[in-house]
Amino acid sequence: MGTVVDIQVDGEKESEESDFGKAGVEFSMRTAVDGEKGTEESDFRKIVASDPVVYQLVRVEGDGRLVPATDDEVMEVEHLLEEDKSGLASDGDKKHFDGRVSNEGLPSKKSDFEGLSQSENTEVDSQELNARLEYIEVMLPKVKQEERLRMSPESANHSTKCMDVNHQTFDGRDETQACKDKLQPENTSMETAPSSMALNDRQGVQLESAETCSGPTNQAVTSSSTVSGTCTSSMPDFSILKGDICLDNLSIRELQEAFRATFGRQTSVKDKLWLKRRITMGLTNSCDVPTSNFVMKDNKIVLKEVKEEPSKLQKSKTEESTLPTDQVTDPTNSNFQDLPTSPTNQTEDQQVASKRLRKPLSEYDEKNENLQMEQFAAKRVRKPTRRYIEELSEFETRECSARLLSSVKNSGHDQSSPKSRIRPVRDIGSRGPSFSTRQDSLGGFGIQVPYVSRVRRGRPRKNFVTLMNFVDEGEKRDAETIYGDDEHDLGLEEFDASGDNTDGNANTEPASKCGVRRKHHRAWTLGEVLKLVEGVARYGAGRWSEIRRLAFASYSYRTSVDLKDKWRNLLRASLAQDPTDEGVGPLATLAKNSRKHASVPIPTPILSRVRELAEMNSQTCTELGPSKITGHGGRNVQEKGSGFL
DNA sequence: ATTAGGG
DNA sequence: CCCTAAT
Repeated sequence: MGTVVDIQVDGEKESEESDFGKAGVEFSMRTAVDGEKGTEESDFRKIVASDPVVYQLVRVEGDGRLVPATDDEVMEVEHLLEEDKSGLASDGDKKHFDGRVSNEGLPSKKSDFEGLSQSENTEVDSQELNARLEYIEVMLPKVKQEERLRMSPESANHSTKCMDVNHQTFDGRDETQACKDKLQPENTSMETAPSSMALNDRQGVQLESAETCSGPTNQAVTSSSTVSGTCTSSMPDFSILKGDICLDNLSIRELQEAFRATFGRQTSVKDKLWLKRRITMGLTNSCDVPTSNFVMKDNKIVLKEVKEEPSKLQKSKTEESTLPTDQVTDPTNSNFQDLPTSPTNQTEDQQVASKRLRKPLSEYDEKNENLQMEQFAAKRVRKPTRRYIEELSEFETRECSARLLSSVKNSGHDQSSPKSRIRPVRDIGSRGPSFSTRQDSLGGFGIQVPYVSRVRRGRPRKNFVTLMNFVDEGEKRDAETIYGDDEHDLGLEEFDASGDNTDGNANTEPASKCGVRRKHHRAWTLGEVLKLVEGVARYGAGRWSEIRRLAFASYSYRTSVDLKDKWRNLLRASLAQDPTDEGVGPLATLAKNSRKHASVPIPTPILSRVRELAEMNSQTCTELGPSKITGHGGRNVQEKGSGFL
């Protein structure tokens, strides 16, 4: 007996909507749950199923970006789903979520959502459920109104209908279908297209995953195919044809482009068929269509959609039944046949990761995707290890640096807001059913890493280190942070001037080779140094934690100790350099600086500033001769002054 | 938990 | 960077 859970959570409709203006896109997550496991469970599910919640997963921000209602909110949903199966309920996430939200500036809705999720998480108390239902009932009208107000007539229509349906039905499945049936034809507006598509897609995939995960569920499969079938049939043929044509007509190059857009990586494959299939699959499985070319902005999305949506449909129509097998067996593994040891591939992976981390929209998709992927042969989602993220951030850093090179002087206080600081550290262990698949995914990597969350923050005892290194640290940290510090996705680290530092920080990973030597060594970028200096200037040397908190909000690595150490080094360097500086002149100094190893030649002015600050510091505390300061600093003062005063 | 200092 | 002692 399978039950289809139709969870549509809807937080924030009423109050904040106007603030974020734009439009809310509705997504529904449909999960087919297999009831075979246990009667209790299925009962639980039933209740859940009978209690559709509407939740807005994605919202459009002012700048047009699509933003998941919150990373963690999505996670919430994910959790809900997971919990559906595992019955686990963790509280920790909520806290994180909470913090995040307030930090993000999405105030009030939080409570709404929290209310929902709370009840969702707590045991299945029929009372609570009822309460929730009521709540929803209350909400719906408002929501509807909102919808109508800001959406075009058609879309308003649509959403209304959809909601009504969801609201009314306790089965959800048929109704939803019906809803879709109605929707499709009148799908004239652009806005409806994506959402409805998302619906379909999600359903399909979800079902698939469910199938894979808990064994074939006839019901589920049936419903899925029914759904897609209905959609397809009710959908004007032209679109499908169009889709076909679209992909067909594309040149190999274009296909490759599409591929790149879909997967964020280049491909050299020239097999049209393969490419088509791949793209289609990529889109279907992941909706992860974020990348460069296809703009996901309001209207633009359609552009892409027009082109790719049909393919999806087509896919779901044709490939759906065979898909699971297909995917596993598909030679597409070439996607990951790359070994982590290869620099090229690493870069690629990084790019991919970067994109995902950055792409607000994809984030939403990603979450679901991860969910799904984790369930059936995760072929490409392997969560970025912390290592990855670190490297990635460096990578991006370097990227940015190109454009912000000149900020040495005007090192303004573009401190990134500490927004993202509070990112939760997801405990993977609690991620209920994440079993064997993990190994599959890693299998592609050549190294089999048991994906048992080995969460330990403290470093391994020395003896251990060797061992750990041998295994490759990746996993060690993997467990601990994962998404913990992906500040990038918020586009925080804008300020990072550098570009001069050692090359190869990003992909330097001696670990792969000999594996014994290094601990993670992360070269300080110029930007970081600047930040540090500035931080010291602002908060004073010694208040490392402060500095770390405020000035280094975006750099999750770099502990206060690191800062301190770095400062010490800087100081030393500056002192060592200074005398020369005085006697010889900038040019010589410069040469001196750069002549060293290519490693991070800290620009003289910075060193000067460092020294300055140091002296300032000691001056304030002790009583050193001010004359000395002025004497040395005089020349540099301007730098400093213009820099951060 | 944070800071200072030695390694 | 790591580690430890001291606060």
